[in-house]
Amino acid sequence: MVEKLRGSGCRLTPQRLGLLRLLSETDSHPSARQLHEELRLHFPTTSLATVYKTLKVLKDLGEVTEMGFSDDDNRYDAARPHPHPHLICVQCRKIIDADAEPASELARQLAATSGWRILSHRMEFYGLCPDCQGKDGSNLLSPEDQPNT
Amino acid sequence: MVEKLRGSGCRLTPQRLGLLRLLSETDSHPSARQLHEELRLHFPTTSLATVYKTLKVLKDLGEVTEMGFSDDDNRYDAARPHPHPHLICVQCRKIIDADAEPASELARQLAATSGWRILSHRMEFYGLCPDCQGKDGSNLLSPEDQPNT
DNA sequence: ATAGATGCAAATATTTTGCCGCCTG
DNA sequence: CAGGCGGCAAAATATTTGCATCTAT
Repeated sequence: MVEKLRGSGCRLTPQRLGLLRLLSETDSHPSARQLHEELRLHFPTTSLATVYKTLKVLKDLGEVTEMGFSDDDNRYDAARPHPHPHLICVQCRKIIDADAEPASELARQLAATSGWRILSHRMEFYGLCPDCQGKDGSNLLSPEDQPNT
Repeated sequence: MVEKLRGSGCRLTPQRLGLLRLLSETDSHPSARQLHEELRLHFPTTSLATVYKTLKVLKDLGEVTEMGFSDDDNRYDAARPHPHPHLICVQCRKIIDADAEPASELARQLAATSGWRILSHRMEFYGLCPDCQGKDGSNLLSPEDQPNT
């Protein structure tokens, strides 16, 4: 990832190295704000704007994936080689990775039959993670707790 | 859809009826702004706030699906009975529906093996629609035109 | 008659941009 | 030493909310 940045004429500043480290070490799909807060622990003067700017660079290089939601801020994922599905807990908003195989297979299928040229995809499953199942007695979600996309 | 609204103690104002009509007649997955503009053709005084408010009601009733993106405004889809995949053109931003079967099958599979309780899902394939393929000679997308999620 | 809706404007929240001084390469 | 970068603050965008007025039931 460092090589890719250097290769496209970008500079490796401490802030950028710190952000790269955060992205590569975590699998929690953090938001820009979360990244900023963690980054400040090591580089207290880092600004949120820099985080956004660097994320944009990485996004354009294809090194991170940006996921937008309707009512949350964007979340970022160090781009594993290929797009992969996510499991998203509608209660604690945890996001974990799932197996990529079936998804890619589906994409190939669609590409073959739809007349579209498929370049990428996004696949998310909303539900309750094992930790949150049974935390509150109710099996029903109120309308406001509907998964939101 | 009208019945569902009335059934939950909501009033059927002209603005709401107009919005319901738009949502049920179109399959273009419009944004709030687009809905507002079209609505003004028939009810010139309709405000954007009302559109948002009504969309929120419908969302909570499960009658429309809201799709969030990282750099576009949200798009709305009159909820066909079940979630279904979308094909999204990264050039003209057209969104069309795809076959739901394989997606639901995948969801069932995951629910069975992951330990999560899956409630819903979102599945999108980014690429070039038939109209946009070959419109410009390039087969390569520049980084800025990467599909964005 | 009255609870709930509308419309306007102000408030929020997130992300982007402009500018200037600083530092990497 | 030059051009990119970081930080700050202002701008831009999308959505939500407060409130006074109006209206569907």
